[in-house]
Amino acid sequence: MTSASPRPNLAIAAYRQLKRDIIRGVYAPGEKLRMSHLKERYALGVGPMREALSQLVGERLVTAVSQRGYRVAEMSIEELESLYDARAELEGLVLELAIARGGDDWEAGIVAKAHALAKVAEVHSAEDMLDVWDTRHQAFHSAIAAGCDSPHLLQARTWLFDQAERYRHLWLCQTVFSAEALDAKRQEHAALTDAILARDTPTARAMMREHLMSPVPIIKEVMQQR
Amino acid sequence: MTSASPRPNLAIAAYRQLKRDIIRGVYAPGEKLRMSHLKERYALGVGPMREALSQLVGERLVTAVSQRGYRVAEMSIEELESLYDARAELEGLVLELAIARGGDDWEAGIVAKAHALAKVAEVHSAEDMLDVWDTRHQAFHSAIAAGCDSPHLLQARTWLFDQAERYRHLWLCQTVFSAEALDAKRQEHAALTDAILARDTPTARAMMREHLMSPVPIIKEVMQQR
DNA sequence: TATGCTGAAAATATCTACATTTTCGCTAAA
DNA sequence: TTTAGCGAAAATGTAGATATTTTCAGCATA
Repeated sequence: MTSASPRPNLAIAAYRQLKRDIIRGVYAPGEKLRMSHLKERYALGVGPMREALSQLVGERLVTAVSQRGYRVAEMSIEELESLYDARAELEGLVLELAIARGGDDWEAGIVAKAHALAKVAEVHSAEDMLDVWDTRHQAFHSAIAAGCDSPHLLQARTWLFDQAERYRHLWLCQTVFSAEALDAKRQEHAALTDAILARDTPTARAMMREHLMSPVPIIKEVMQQR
Repeated sequence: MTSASPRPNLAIAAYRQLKRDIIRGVYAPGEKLRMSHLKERYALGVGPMREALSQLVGERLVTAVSQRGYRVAEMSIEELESLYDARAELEGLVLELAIARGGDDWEAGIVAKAHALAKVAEVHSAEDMLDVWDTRHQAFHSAIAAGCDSPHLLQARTWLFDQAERYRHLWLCQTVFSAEALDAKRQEHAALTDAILARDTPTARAMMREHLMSPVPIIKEVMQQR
C-alpha cells in the first residue's frame, strides 16, 4: 500500500501513526476524532492532519461527514462476517491462480516462510511473540499469494486485509498466547503447505477457506463481551 | 467509492472534478500537477487541493513523491494487461458466487438491465450514445455482480474498475461509434445472460472472462499509436 | 569547441497561523 | 416535556512564511 519515499512528509507520518493507533484500538469505534486533540497528540498543524484523515477515509477506517468532522469507523458483526467471507473467497481465487502460474521460486519461498513461522516459538520471548509471529504469519501467506502473478489482485488482497486488521488484532491477542491455538495453527499451515506443493487445487482451496474463516467465531465472542 | 453527503465540501468537489479530468485525458499520463495551475483552474486554496490529491493517490490515479509534488499516474501496456486480468478473474469469482447465492430478485434485475441495454441504440442520438450506453452497460454488469451478496468483494471490484477507467475510456470511444462492435457486444451480453439464467457456472464464467478481456487488444492498438 | 561542474536564483511544495462559517450543548421559557 | 435561543467549540478555507528542489548561467577542463 505504501511506496518507498526518501523522506516522508508530515502528512504521511501522521497517517501511519494514526492508522496504527486505530488498529491497535487506542480510539474506540465510533469515537469522534477532534482536531484539537489530534493536533496536540501528533504535534501537527491541521493541514497534514486533514490529509492523513482523508487517506484513512479512502481505506474505510475513518468516516467523515461534511462540516461535522471525522469519526473512527464503526465495527459490527455484520461487517466482520462480510469482510472475512470476502477475504476467504479472494484468497481462494489467488491461491488457485498461484498453483496454476507459480514456478520453482514460488515454491521455495513458501517453504522458507513456513519454516521460519514454525520455528518462531523456540526463538523468542513471550513479549515479542505477538509482533514476531504476526510478521512471519503474514509473510507466509504473502509468499503463497505472490504466485498468482497479478499485482492488482494482490493490491485488492492487501486492501481487504487492511480493512480487516482491527478485527484481526482482536483474534491475535486471543491466539498468540495460547499454546494449543498456536499448535493447531502450525498443523493447519503444514497441511496447507503440503496440499499446495502437491498442486492439489481443490483441497488447498478448501483448506485455505477454512483457515481464513476459523478466527470468525473467536472474534465474535470477544466482540459480544463488550 | 463515494458516500452521499448532504453538502459536499470543496475538497470533495475538487476530487470529483479532478478525477473526471484525469480519466477523460485532460491531463496526460506522467504530467506534473502544479499547485499553482490547479489552484487557478479549480479556483481553490491549497488545502482542499491537497486533500483531493491525497484521495487520488489512494486510488492510484495520481502518484506523489515527497517534496516533489504530484503527477498523473503513468499508463503502460503492462498495467493494462495486469489490471484487466485481475478484473476478469475477480469478476469470474463474483459471478460464481452470484450464481450460487442469487435469488429471483437477482435474476429479475439482470433481465431488466439487459433489456434496457439492448434497446439503447433505438432511443438515443449519436451524441448521447457514449454516456447512455456506458451507464447502462455498467448497470447490467453491476446487476450481475450484486448477486454475490458480499459488499466487500463488490467494493474491491469497484476499486479495480476505477483504476481501469482511463484504459476503458480509450476502448469506449472506439466501440460505441461502431455499429458492428455494438452488435457483437449485444450478442455477447445475450449469450452471457442465457448462461447465467441457466445457472451454468463453468460456461458463464468462461464467457465473462472472455467478455472482459476482449477490449485489451483494441486498447493496446490505441496506446501504441501514441 | 564540447562537456562536466558549481553555485546562485527561481519555482515549487509544505507547513503554521488566522479568519469565517457551521454545529453542538446548555439554559430557560412555554 | 419540548422547543427556542445563546454561547462555546469545532471544522473548513485562505493567506503568508519557510524549506526544499529544480533550473540555468558561468566557469573550468578535456
